[in-house]
Amino acid sequence: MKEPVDRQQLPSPRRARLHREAVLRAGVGLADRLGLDGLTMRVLSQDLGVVPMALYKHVANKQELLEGMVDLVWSEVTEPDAEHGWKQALRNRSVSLRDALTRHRWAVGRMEASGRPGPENLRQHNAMMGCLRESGFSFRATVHVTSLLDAYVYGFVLQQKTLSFETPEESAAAAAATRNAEPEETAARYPYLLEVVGELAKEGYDYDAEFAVGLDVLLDGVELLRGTWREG
Amino acid sequence: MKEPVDRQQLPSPRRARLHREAVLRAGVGLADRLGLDGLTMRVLSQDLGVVPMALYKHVANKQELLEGMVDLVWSEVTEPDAEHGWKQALRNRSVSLRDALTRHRWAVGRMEASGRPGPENLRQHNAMMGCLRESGFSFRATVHVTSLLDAYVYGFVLQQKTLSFETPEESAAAAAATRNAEPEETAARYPYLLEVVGELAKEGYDYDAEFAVGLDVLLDGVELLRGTWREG
DNA sequence: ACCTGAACACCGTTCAAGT
DNA sequence: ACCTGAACACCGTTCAAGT
Repeated sequence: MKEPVDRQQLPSPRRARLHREAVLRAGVGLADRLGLDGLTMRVLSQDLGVVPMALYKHVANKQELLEGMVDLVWSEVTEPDAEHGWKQALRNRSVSLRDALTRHRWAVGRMEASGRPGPENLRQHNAMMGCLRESGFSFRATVHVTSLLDAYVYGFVLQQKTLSFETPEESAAAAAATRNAEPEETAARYPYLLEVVGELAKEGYDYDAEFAVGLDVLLDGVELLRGTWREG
Repeated sequence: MKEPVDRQQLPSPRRARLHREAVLRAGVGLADRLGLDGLTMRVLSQDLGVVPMALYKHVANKQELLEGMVDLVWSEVTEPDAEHGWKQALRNRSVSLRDALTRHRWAVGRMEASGRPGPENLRQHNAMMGCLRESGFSFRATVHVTSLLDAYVYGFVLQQKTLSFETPEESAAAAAATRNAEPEETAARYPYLLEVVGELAKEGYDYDAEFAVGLDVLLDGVELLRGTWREG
């Protein structure tokens, strides 16, 4: 028997009405899969089964789209919970931030693009500063610590792509190629680098462990100077 | 009297022959002035007084152009000099790296783009690891410290654009706008953030000083754990 | 209120041709 | 060896029009 399905919506397909959140989520998904360069307004619209211009009802332009996507990443970061002490709270939140930025590798490079942080970004930093203030840190120390931890996480994620310790020969080969020199010449030019890289290739390199070690150095440093900052 | 000037080069203007270095330098200059989005192959070629396609004799494509530009930024960073002790050497090199990335704000966001570091990048990190190894750091500790310091500098430069403590009202206003809420509502939503930002607006915020404070926390932390790492 | 279609100015890059 | 000119497929975004 014939069903009277989607009669009155024949010209437009049976698809949920678009809204801003759906556009942003689709953008994040595509950027995860294709990288930022692969994410164009046209590709995004196609992914949503819509004509390119339809997007402009929900985001002002591509820049605003990217800002919204970045804030969606911020929404995945858990707020610090001072219940288990400031140190553990900051550790958890830093790990959570790194996880989010690792899931969405395109995001860290775009953090700088806009001057105005989104609401989720603000919510996150409000919680961060609340945690520190409630734990007895001074105004200035609160900013110092927030700045320090964010910088470390951003930078570490950035490095995960830059330095490729996993494939040291590749780095050496690439270096040789750019200078059109033989590999032996490269080895002579960067002796310390190749020695360290070679040693690590044997021992293995674990980004998670590296991140944790650096983070603990930071938190210990913060603890040491906490007293000093409280006076100032 | 008529001079026999540039007779045989009439069709092509009296301009120095193009070479790769000149292309990269022009690219850096334009990116500094116009931002990365403003730097197109066509704009760059026009800046050099040449047709767009002429660039492709000197750089393979735009990606390779950007990689070359990033490596040019690395060439501005001074190598650590272990003569005054590893701590001072690392401090100086970190300040130098931050200065370079601050002069060329577009660079930090592009550090991640390519998997293969350029020769100047390799030279820098070779010197970095040489300084640490010669100062008695273990292989693993050398990587820890390098990773930690680079991450901090990258992240700090990124933050210089992200958080705008200079204009706290602007942030609040923007946040209110995105949620189409009144400013009072924003104040209620981010009480800690606004309190801290307000306090800092009064006291003043100096990025150079902030950077130095965080850097010292890091270096002190490294010094503390140096012994531990030497054993492992 | 939301979506469409055609168009505009621009982009990176190719190819074949010039000198 | 180096530069040019015309062309291709694509981009973000506008405008006026549809429902």
